[in-house]
Amino acid sequence: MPELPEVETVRRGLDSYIVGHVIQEITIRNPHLRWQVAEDLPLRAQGQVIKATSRRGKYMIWHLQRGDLIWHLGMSGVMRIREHTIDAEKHDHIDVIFNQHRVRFTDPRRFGSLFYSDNWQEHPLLQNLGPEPLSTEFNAQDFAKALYKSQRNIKAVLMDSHVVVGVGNIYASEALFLAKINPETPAANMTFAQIEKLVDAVKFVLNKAIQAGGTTLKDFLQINGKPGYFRHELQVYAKALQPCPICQTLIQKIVLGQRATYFCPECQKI
DNA sequence: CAGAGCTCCTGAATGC
DNA sequence: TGCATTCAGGAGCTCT
Repeated sequence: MPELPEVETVRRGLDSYIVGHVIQEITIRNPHLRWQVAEDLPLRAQGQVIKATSRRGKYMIWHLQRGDLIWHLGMSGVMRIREHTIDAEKHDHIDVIFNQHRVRFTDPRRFGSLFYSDNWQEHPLLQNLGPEPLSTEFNAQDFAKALYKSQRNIKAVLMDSHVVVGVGNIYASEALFLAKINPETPAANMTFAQIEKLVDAVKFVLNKAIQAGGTTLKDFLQINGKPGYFRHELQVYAKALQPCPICQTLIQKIVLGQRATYFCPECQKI
């Protein structure tokens, strides 16, 4: 499930294949993604050079000469570099065709999306996003302000992209474990020391995951077709009834905000 | 306004 | 074996 580290992994992997290259053509086999892909998107992007790529939260942006392509991988989206001769398979919805190769977007669940925008910063979906977790904009002082006015539990706030972007279900559980904070703790009850630890834990776990090429539970693949290796470094996620790596107490699974949540009841007491 | 719940989708896992 | 049901989840949208 692509979260920030997975999107960043894909972006970095793509760069050497697409930056400086001209988009010859875009083939949309199935426009019915989370939002329907605009009919005129291929025409607007074709012939343009990709100047650079960037990322905002879980959105990946390809900066063209005149506008931007904005991608979201949803939860099962995968991008691969393919030779022109390789036939498209089921769920291969979009090809971005360059001279020597093509980028193929595959997304069985079709929660992904692709937009063309004259200016990515003005795209409606990118308005009102919280700070990047790996930037200094995400810090204990500012995070505390959001927490202290909230009635929700800490995990829900941590996963709220209006508060901080990019922290999905996997890394929320992992960061809370590292910071020894119970996911059900009311956000407003967090001590400042806990908030500082959590901010550090979020940065730590996201950086580690990027270094490992993301986390592959089921669908996610890097550009080169390899899985992400952070799965082997997960401490609690998807480890219900397995011993806590710190204290050997069995990891518990609960549902918070309709999301599976994993924690150690001993290390993460309220 | 804040927050809870719903919704899109398919494939894998589970149940009978 | 096979069909039906359940679950997973990013995040915008709707409703309270």
